[in-house]
Formats: sequence, structure tokens, C-alpha cells
Amino acid sequence: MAPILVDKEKKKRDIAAGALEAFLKLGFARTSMNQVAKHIGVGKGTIYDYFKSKDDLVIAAFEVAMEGSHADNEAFAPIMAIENPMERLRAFSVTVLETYLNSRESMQIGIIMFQLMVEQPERFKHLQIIQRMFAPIRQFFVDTLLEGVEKGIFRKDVAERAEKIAINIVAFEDGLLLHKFLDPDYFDLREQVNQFMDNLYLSLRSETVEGGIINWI
Amino acid sequence: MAPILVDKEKKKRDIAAGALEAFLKLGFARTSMNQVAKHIGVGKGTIYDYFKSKDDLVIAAFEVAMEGSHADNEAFAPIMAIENPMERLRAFSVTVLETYLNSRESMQIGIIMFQLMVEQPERFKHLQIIQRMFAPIRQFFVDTLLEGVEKGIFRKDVAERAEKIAINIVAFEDGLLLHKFLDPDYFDLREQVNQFMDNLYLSLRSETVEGGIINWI
DNA sequence: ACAATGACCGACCGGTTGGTCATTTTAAAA
DNA sequence: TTTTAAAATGACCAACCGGTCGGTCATTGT
Repeated sequence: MAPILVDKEKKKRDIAAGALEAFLKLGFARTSMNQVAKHIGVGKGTIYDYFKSKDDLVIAAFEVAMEGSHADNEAFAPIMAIENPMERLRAFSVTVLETYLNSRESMQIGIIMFQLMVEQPERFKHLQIIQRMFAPIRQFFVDTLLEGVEKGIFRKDVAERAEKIAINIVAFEDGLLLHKFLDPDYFDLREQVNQFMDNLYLSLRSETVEGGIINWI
Repeated sequence: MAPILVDKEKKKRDIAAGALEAFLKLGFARTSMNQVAKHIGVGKGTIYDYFKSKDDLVIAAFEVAMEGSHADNEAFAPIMAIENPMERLRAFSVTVLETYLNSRESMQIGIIMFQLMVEQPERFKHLQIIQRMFAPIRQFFVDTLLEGVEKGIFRKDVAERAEKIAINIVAFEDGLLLHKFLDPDYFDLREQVNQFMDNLYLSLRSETVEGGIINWI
């Protein structure tokens, strides 16, 4: 009366995870369902027992990837321990960028996401993938900025502008990452980040800092 | 002994230009050679008399697009006329971003380029498309920065850092453009650019500016 | 032993693709 | 007008695509 009972949820997840690996090799459009099935080691028909289309599959695969990236937060524990908010901002930025740059997989996920976003925006809009992806990062920056204000390191009005500042930081980082990807030898990533952070600090720091009073126009 | 003698170079260019239009409608992968041929108003076989593969064609099409973008420089004439280097930087950035954002075609070109860069990097590396694409923009920033130093508006040491500053500006702009594309309603483009430029100005401006002396640490 | 059931599969389908090539069209040369 | 060869063509092709489906298999309760 009862044959093998598989954990359907787990299997679905396994297939999605395997499909992610497959898509990461050549990208979504250039990876056929036959290739995906072969990579996972499962019949193509089986995949269609769990997903109703290739699009469904890639979205599930992408969600697996997003969950995976959350686990990374532990890797940033030492950075969160940095006392000085400005130094924490700097260290976080450098670390995030270098982590992405050194992980072909992370880059590929970003690229696939971008491609899908371009090719079928309607499918992605309602999933709020973009928001889920960047919200935690922006939140980190906002929190750190507010902490800096509390500690008297940053100007008070930074508190009001915190989110807009965070948006600019994230935009800069992704842009730098993009250019580094497009032309890896053109500049030194760390150097550019430090320059950006130096500039940022000028606009953030409290009027009273060690070294003297600064007249802001 | 000699029938129609076509200007092969011109025809090749015409086909590439027509193919560009076709690809811009639905993207590279989703546009078949039959569609391209029909769009141009030419037999599919003819295309293969001039290009040996679809990949060849899209690269040629892309080069046509790059040449076209140079002509745009005229649109920036009023910006070049702005006297104050800092205001020129600001106006240029805003205009470039809004131009791209409002031009589906420009965005599509960027997207197609990015996809090809990802899918067949080896074909693109030696074409130095990235360098040719960004060099003029970076050069504008470098020139304007140097001019600002000459006019005494920017600090003298900006001259040495000019290229690195330019890299950061371009990175920021492309990152902002990317995020605006991914999530159009999240922030106001112009506001973010202005904030960035305000910060930039803090780090660029000469020590003697109207309003008082500033102590740089 | 056997019936029942869900998991699993790969041959198969209609459709589309990038690419080919035998044929026709064209207009200058004879 | 006839000849000629480059230029243009679209019917055609093998390969492949995403997706379906009838059927096999392993495991269980009876």
C-alpha cells in the first residue's frame, strides 16, 4: 500500500541545488534540461515531476543560492567586532568585494540573476529578489552609520541621511565590482575602496575630531 | 566579365547595423537569424556570405553600436561649456545617467555587451571593447579634474590622483545605474548623484575657498 | 505471493535553431 | 543579344530545444 516515501521537499531542494550548479557552468540559456538532468544524475522526467518548467527550476535554484549567501554572515563576525564604525564600514566593504571577486560562483549567480532580470522581468518583480538581496547589506550600513552618530564620530545630520548614504555606498561597491570584473587589471580594488572611504569619512565625520576644528561651509 | 560590384565593406556594415536593430528588440539569444534576415530585408544566406556565424554578426553589430555612441558627444556640448569644473562634473554625471536610463536602446546595448562578455569572454578580450568604451568617459573626468586644479578650485594633489578619482566616479555611476535598473522606484537618481558629488567636492576642493579656511587633518 | 502505489525514467514529440547550398537573379562585358 | 560570374536567395537540414507520457521499478501492506 505504500512504496518508497521520499521527502519531496528535500528532493525538490536537492534538484534545485543541483540545477544551480549546472546553470553556473554555462549560464541559464546555454544549459539544456538534458544537461541539468545529467549533471544531477536524475532523469529529465523526474525534474518535471518536481518543477513545471525550466523557469520554475531556475527561480528555485536562485532561491537556494540566496539562502546560501545568508550563511556567510558568520564569515563577517570578525568585522562586526570592529569597534570604530568607520573602520568597520571600510573593512566590510573591502571584504565583501574581495569575497565576491574571488568566488566565481558568487559572480555567476549575480550574472544569472541579472540575465533573468533582463529576459523575464515580470517573473522577478513580484519575488522581490532584489530587495531581499540588498536590504541586509544596506541595513548594515545604516546601522553602522547610526552607531557612528551615537558615538559622536559622525555628524548628527548623518542620521537623517543614513539610508541615502547607504544606497550610494552599495551602488559604488557594485559598480566597482562590475568594472573589476570587466577589466581586472585596470585598477587595484582595495586602493579604490580606500579612496572612496576616505572621501566618505570627510563628509561623515563630526566637526570635532582629533586634529582640530573644521569649518564646514 | 564583371557583374554587379557591391561595396562589400559597406554592405557588411549595413547588415551589421540592421542586425543591431534586430537584436535590440528582444536581445541576442531570443532573436533568430531568420528574424534578423527578415528585419534587414535580406536573405538569410546573404548574411552568411558576410559573416560566418551568429556570434560574428553580433560582435560586428556591437562595434557599430560603439561607433554610434561616439557621435553622441555633440549632445554634451552644452555641458562642456560649463565654466566651473565641479559643476561640469556634476552635470555630466547626471546627464549621462539620465540619458542611459531613458534610452531603452542604450540599456539594451549595455546588457547585450555584458551577456556576451560573460558568455564568451575570450572573443571580447582582444577587442578591448571595455577599454574603448570607458576610456573617453574617464578621460573627460581626468581632464576636468586637472582643469579644476589649474583654476585653483581643486587641491593640487588632486592632479596626481586624478585617474583614480575618475575610476571611482565611473564605478559609482555604473553601480547607481545598475541599481536604478534593478529597482527603479527605490531611490531618486539625481538626488543620489548630487549627494555623491557633494562628498566628492569636499575631498577635492582647494584649502582656500569662499567661506573660510579648512583644516585638513 | 501479490497487489498497490509513488518514484523514476528516457524515448519521443512538435517546434525551432544556426547553418548550407543548389538555384536564380542581376547587370556589366562581349 | 548573349555570355558570364558575382550576388542573392530561401528551401532544406541535422541537431537540439523544452516538455510529455506510458511504462518500469522498488517497496510496502495484506
